[in-house]
Amino acid sequence: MNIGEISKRAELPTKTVRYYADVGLVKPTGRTVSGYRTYDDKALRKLIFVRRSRAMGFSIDDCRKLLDLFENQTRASSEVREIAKQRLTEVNDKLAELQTLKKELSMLVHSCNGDDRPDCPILEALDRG
Amino acid sequence: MNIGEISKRAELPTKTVRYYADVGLVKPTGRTVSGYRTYDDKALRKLIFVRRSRAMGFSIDDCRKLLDLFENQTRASSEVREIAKQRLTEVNDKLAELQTLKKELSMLVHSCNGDDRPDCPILEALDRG
DNA sequence: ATAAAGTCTCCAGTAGCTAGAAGGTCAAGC
DNA sequence: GCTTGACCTTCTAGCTACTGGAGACTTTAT
Repeated sequence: MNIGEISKRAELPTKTVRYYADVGLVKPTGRTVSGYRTYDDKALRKLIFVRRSRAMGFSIDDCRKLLDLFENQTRASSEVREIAKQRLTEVNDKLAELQTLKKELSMLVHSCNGDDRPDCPILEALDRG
Repeated sequence: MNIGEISKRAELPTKTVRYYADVGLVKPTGRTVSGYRTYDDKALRKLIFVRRSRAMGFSIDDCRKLLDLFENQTRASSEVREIAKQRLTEVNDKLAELQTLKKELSMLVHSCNGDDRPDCPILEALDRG
């Protein structure tokens, strides 16, 4: 498979597949004489793995670790779990932050009548705190 | 006030104050003969306004708009409200996304016993979907 | 007079792509 | 054989909002 084909199958832009190759995340299996990247089914599986990992918000570096563990038959599942747990913590932190923000913003949006007059509690809040 | 003083008062790193000057968000009031940036109280107020806006997640561009509206006495509060409403929508979208993610990750983390054996439902999920 | 602290500009790096330019390659059709 | 078009290559630059550091100048304190 060349890059166009594998991109379609992995449901990733070719640009992204090339980027993953550049950063050494999923390298092409080989190259044709003319320099085209070639990929096999194993690489496809990895790319899909990475797409799903990225969709869960794992960083490229985490993806690298997860991919290594995925490949390593003598892994300890605790290592995988640890990475996922850390991600979960991040998600929870972000959730808490956004929930607070949502409350604040909702309050402000509701307190402003949004007409053609200049009076605005939103601006006042940003100004006076 | 020079940049160090205003940074302290605005509770922003000097680097950031300089950056805001560079992108034309909050420009220094003037310069000394030797080239030092100088700021007055009005600029301080703007910097604090920007810090609070950024803390609410508004982009630099939104901050520019908000600052313009803040300065403009003939503004319509509807314009401010619109910007805040859009931000609220973004926050709500992100919240929904993270809540879904949290559920998925929690499930995975709980399903993995995390011992020294290789079997791992997390990796399986990332592999098989 | 000198040392320390403050400030200046400019360059590079962060994360994870994405867009575009300039060019080489390959298969199909005429 | 030649052209067209789709594909591929590398390289550079841009996105967001800073942040770090180098090298040089200024101000302040002792």
